[in-house]
Amino acid sequence: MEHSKKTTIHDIAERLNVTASTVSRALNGNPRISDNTRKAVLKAARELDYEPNQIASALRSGRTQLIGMLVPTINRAFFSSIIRGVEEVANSLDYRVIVSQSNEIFENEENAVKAFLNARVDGIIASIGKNTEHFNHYKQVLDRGLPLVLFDRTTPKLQTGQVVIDDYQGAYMATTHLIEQGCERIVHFTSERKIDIYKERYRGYVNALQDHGIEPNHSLVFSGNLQLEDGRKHAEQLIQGKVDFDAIFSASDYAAMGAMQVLKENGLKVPDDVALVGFLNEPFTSFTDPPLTSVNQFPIEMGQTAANLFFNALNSDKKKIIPKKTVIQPELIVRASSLRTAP
Amino acid sequence: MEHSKKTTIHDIAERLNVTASTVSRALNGNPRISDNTRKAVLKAARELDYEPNQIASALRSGRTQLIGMLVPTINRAFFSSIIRGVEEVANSLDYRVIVSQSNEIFENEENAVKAFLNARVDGIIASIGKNTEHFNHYKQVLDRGLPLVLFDRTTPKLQTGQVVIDDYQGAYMATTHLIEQGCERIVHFTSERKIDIYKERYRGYVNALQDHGIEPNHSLVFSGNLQLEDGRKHAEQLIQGKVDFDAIFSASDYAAMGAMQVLKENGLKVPDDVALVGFLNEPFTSFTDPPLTSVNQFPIEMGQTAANLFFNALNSDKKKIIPKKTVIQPELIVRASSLRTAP
DNA sequence: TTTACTTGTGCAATCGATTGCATAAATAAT
DNA sequence: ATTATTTATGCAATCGATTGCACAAGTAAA
Repeated sequence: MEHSKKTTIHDIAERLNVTASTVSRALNGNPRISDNTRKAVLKAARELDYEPNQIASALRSGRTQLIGMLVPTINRAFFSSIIRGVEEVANSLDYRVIVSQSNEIFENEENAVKAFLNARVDGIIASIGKNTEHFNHYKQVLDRGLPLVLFDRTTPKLQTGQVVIDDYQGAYMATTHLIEQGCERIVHFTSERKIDIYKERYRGYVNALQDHGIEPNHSLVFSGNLQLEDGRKHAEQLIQGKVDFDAIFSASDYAAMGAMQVLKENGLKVPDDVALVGFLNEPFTSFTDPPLTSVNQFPIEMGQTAANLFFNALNSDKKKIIPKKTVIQPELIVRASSLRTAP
Repeated sequence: MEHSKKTTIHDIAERLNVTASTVSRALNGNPRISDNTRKAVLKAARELDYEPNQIASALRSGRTQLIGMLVPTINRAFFSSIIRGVEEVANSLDYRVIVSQSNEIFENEENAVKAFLNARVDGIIASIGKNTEHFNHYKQVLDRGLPLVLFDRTTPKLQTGQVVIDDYQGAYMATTHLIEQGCERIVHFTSERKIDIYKERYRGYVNALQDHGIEPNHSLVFSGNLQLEDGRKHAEQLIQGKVDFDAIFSASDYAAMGAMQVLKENGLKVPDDVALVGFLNEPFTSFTDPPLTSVNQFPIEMGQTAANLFFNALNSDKKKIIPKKTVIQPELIVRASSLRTAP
């Protein structure tokens, strides 16, 4: 079978003895078209199996119905869930999402943004890379008048919409929970990197201690990369150094997991000897033994929020995003790793 | 600052006193353009900060440099890893990937494919939904002469490129491994659904048993949805029914996990009393206690393979995919849940 | 020197839809 | 009955790049 040529508005126009303008207006619900004509157009469109060519429409109208979405890593639960949230909102509004990943490499990030602009996306939703220090590529987006929304990893250097979770609050809740479980010497795993989110978590940890009359102890804070191995190392140091501690609040589930392994290997009971709380609520946290208490960041909701912010900006007159920061409240998910039966 | 109008090939043409055709040809490396002109064009393009408008190019040339990618669920490790694989290959060739999810709902799947076609993607890479039984939407893709590649969930009803893993082989390896660990009464968790992949895994299980002189036992096979809860239920039945068994090979990591929980709750030791093997190598499998042996499907490689198949088809004369099925060999990742120290 | 290619550009149509402006017909206002 | 307004549609330019065909100038072959 030959590939039958796609029908265009001209085919419809010809059949009805009207012009393409009329057909276009009828299809787009322009009120200046009579009811009769509109019905006839819609009927013909159906009969001829008409499907609009979005490329042609985009060229003329300047709207592609495409959103460029940039994440550091696609296949990490947190980010893929955010993509999911964005995708749901976007698709319901007949927008499509182009996904690219930077792999935390600055050059990739620049290229992806440039590619998005060449593809003439209607705007961009992005999480900036760990190593990103200049923001010219993002400024270009704003200079073109395109909506830009940043999530999770944001920067005050760009005047644009941002969505983050309240890391401070999450850490505060986690630490308070441990205190309420009777813990008094609470270790904290944090990151060496100077990213806001870890500073905020540290701040939440410190403040929660102080608010409950516990003096923060510098020797209980461990800084590393927050991977599984880092957690193991920290835990080994704690044990070998015979440090007196009864809980760990880790800014990452992976590091918490590493610590859990080492603790168990050394015959320490979780949570009775050491209570454990992680951060991010990775999918694996409910499958560890004991299941790991963690802080849920609501990534799907975060994606939805980012998308809503995006569409608000898109539909506003100025097409300029109000540089508002939306802060999502996290939730402490208490599991067995921090639940002491008897105080 | 005003949004400076984007420069077009006409601006370059004007500055150099040539026509837009010449500029277009120069930029596209057409050999009929003299070296001098080409250099002048490239220089002017750089100076004027020219960026091609892909929409205009797409309208005229019919090539959008976009791939539509359809998955059941974006935020599942297996699928997001496949997306990652596709994205890497696509981006390196200056293609972008539009991602949509069907959530296993047939209507969503149809709509997504239709949206892809309206966006005039150059082709589609998809995994079909569990409940999909008609394939007209995919046939339309083929009728238009667009490349279509299916991965993981495929169908023989479509004459097109497919990428799957060798489920039979994965199951055969898993079962053989258990037998080699000294297990003789091996339970199998499978799915009620009539999807090929589960039938293949079942077949691999049965054949491995037979090849080692063990008679398959119908009462050791449990059928369900393969979720965590199903695994728990099956394990409870096994224990309450006082069934004699010494291993479980589950067609899903989640069900294996559920079983592990119940076994431990009932004082049974993994792997000594019951050895355990899952399937899919979910990220959590290395974090369970004991870590869960599983079958790696190489999802990133699967995505890369799908993308390569796609581009082969795209670049072939006929633009018709050779309806070839690429089968990826899985790998058994042995962890503690199935490793018996003494036979 | 004449004829035949080759090389490098230009012309103008085209991809398919959108949209500002003009206009004919129908209706309302005076 | 005349003028003003509304309604419905057409005209033609436009978005920006691509491409088949034409053609002038230069080079090679006869």
